[in-house]
Amino acid sequence: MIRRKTIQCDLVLDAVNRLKDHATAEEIYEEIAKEHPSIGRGTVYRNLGRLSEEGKIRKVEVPGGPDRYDHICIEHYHVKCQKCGRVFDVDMPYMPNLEKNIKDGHGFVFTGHSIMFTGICPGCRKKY
Amino acid sequence: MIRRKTIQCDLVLDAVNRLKDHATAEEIYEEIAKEHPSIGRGTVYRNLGRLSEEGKIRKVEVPGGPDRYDHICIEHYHVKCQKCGRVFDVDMPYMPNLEKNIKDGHGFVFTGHSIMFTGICPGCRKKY
DNA sequence: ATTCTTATTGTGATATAATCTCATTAAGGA
DNA sequence: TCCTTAATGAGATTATATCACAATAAGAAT
Repeated sequence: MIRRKTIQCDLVLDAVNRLKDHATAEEIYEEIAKEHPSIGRGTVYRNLGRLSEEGKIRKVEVPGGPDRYDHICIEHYHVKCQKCGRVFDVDMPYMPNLEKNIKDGHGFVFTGHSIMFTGICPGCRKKY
Repeated sequence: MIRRKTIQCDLVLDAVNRLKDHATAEEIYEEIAKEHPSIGRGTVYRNLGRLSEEGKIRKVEVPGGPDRYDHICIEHYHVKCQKCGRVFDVDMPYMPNLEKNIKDGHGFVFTGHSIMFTGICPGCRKKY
């Protein structure tokens, strides 16, 4: 199945790159809809999925929150602010061999890991 | 606000302890409903929340899946099977000082972390 | 440039997880 | 036994995400 180039797909990619800090699908939809109100939510979701598969953006699944989309595609870790729910990058080297520390896999085949730190972001720290 | 003892709350705690392996709220509801069909889903959710707050069970937020509830309350790590979505314990020491490896917190106050490994469980490995 | 095929879109329905509302029930103190 | 009010059960509602399908449009063929 040949993948066609569409302006909607470009708009989604542009929005992720522009919004940078781990926008949700809804935020991306609203960003695009400001200029192109006729775009559909389904189209945004679909293209976010496709762009993630193609490796042009990176889906960040957040425990206890909606998925977010990152313009940085190399593996890295994130912090989630427990007050506002926003997600930020963490300045910590990626540990590709973390799975090696597992003593007994009990027959599991390990394929990767994700780390989500929790904390309070500078903005929320002031408020509360 | 005084917390009252109810049979429903006991049923939820018992079900989590009985089901052990990180059941979802729905699974816990169904387990209880087998014997007590009149229990409401809302009640199960409410008591799961309260028991987590009280530290009697532990809520495990799973990226890309429903929350799960663990009868083991000490901090530890989990693997999620990418085929069946089930969650298992991982035999790896907890790293209480992982946050210390963060070079620059950018004003963040870190309060903890969770690690979710991904992989394929023994059961699914056979099937696929 | 025109036609044709079909991938993609926009709309709206549906699924899933979780929370909320509220009248009713029942826990537990008086 | 009565009284107060926390907790329940039923059902509505919210949030996130996916799906179905007729209409549109990308891009190859003519």
